[in-house]
Amino acid sequence: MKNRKSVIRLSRYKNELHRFKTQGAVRIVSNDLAYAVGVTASQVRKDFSLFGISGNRRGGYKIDELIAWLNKILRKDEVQKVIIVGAGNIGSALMQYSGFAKEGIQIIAGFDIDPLKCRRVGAVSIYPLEKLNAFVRDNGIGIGILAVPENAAQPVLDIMVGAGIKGVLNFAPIRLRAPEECVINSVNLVPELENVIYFSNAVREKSE
Amino acid sequence: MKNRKSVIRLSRYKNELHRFKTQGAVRIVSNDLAYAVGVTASQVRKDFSLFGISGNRRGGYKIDELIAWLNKILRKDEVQKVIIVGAGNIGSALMQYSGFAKEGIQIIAGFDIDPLKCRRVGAVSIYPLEKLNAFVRDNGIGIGILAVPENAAQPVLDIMVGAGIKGVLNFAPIRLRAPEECVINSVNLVPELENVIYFSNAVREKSE
DNA sequence: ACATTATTGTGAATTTTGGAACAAAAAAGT
DNA sequence: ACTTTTTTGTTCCAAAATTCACAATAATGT
Ligand SMILES: NC(=O)c1ccc[n+]([C@@H]2O[C@H](COP(=O)([O-])OP(=O)(O)OC[C@H]3O[C@@H](n4cnc5c(N)ncnc54)[C@H](O)[C@@H]3O)[C@@H](O)[C@H]2O)c1
Ligand SMILES: NC(=O)c1ccc[n+]([C@@H]2O[C@H](COP(=O)([O-])OP(=O)(O)OC[C@H]3O[C@@H](n4cnc5c(N)ncnc54)[C@H](O)[C@@H]3O)[C@@H](O)[C@H]2O)c1
Repeated sequence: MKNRKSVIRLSRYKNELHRFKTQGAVRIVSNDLAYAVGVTASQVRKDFSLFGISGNRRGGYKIDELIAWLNKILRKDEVQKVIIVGAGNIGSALMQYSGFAKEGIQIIAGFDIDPLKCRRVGAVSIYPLEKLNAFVRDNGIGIGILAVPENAAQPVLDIMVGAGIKGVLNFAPIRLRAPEECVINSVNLVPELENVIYFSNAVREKSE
Repeated sequence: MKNRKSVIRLSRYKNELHRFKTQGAVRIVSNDLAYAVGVTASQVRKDFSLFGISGNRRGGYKIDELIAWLNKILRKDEVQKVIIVGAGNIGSALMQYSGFAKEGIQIIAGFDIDPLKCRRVGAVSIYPLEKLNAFVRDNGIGIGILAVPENAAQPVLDIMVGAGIKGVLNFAPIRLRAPEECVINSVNLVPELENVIYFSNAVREKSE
């Protein structure tokens, strides 16, 4: 019912709504939002209805109200504090990504096993891995980003889970195991790119 | 039929098969591969059957044969040359990512509008954006990674498509429009992270 | 040789997801 | 006041994806 895909779409709606708002719009109809996001209008309405969001049967939805609803559902009422483990290429890029702060996601600290990496990247301080447990407990952190090499990923995840992390966004290209009270989403770039390669060739061949 | 998801799974299978192989395995049954990847055994068999891969009704699949098949389907017979447009945080991280080369994906050049960025990152040289068109044509490049700021994404994509790019992996959090002969996959990290946040809270609340 | 066992390959059943359609409601016009 | 128009909310339908289940069959054991 409230599945991964519908929640991802909510994020996208929110994103586009901000855009509409900065362009001065006050109300929006499902059709226009659907077009902007690239789904059908029924999909938009069904998603909203699923999460108990309702509009007005003429004049559509008030953008401010919609954003408020989405913010509530997506926990934007409070700043979400997130740690990043692994301050290498991808970890550092994420630490400097302004898109998180814009959405109320604060990268509060980084952790790495390499003392040379325990410096400062952008606004984020990086600490030795041994400090992770205490830091997570003391600050009540629930969410972490995992950006360590493949072979370190599972043991590092175990440390994170042991410290109390309940949600992880993982970049290592490996299947991780965690107790079911910990949610794990993985971003796998090689398969994504291979997918693009596959379908771009498939399209070309079809048209030949 | 041959949909996005099944192709992504093929990449994952290939990944895990390499792992099994380095551990000395010669054959594998659908069950074990399924467990490693995190899907059901029927899913594995259906995927293989969909792409015309067959095993042996006792003794499963020969790992080498499987890998050869997957490599063929995923175009690993030749090195895939890919460009990256936008050499900022994420673009540079990708240029230094060894995971691509390992899978036969070569980042052959970068492009950026900022002259200061037109240096060398790892093994990748970065050129001014104006050189993109000629470079793509001369080298017959078909695939590109788009890592420029949101507001530059659509115009830059248009340039890429104009130059002959047929497949794009996009990191800008915006819906892009391209002619249908150009395949676009987007990676949206904010929604991914918001998804983790949503479900980690949902799990916690359910158990309360 | 024959029986047994393991495991695929696939058609059918089921579940999930998305889309079309339309009655109900609210606004706008007259 | 009431008619028309617009747009939602929801039900019903279709398509897509996944899983089940089992006959077909290849290896192994006796
Ligand atoms: N770079 C990319 O663009 C990219 C893209 C997709 C996926 N990934 C994946 O992300 C992960 C990191 O990639 P990267 O390119 O940033 O690698 P990297 O080598 O640049 O960075 C890895 C960092 O993790 C640290 N580390 C190693 N072991 C650790 C441990 N046990 N505890 C804490 N820190 C540890 C290292 O010191 C290093 O700083 C890899 O799994 C990679 O496959 C990277
Ligand atoms: N940094 C991250 O971790 C991250 C994560 C997810 C998504 N993204 C997205 O990726 C994109 C890039 O993010 P970033 O953090 O690397 O930003 P960045 O500002 O570090 O890099 C952007 C680069 O693009 C270049 N650029 C700007 N306009 C250009 C143009 N017209 N043509 C060519 N190059 C141009 C800039 O010179 C800069 O080098 C953004 O859309 C961002 O939302 C970034």
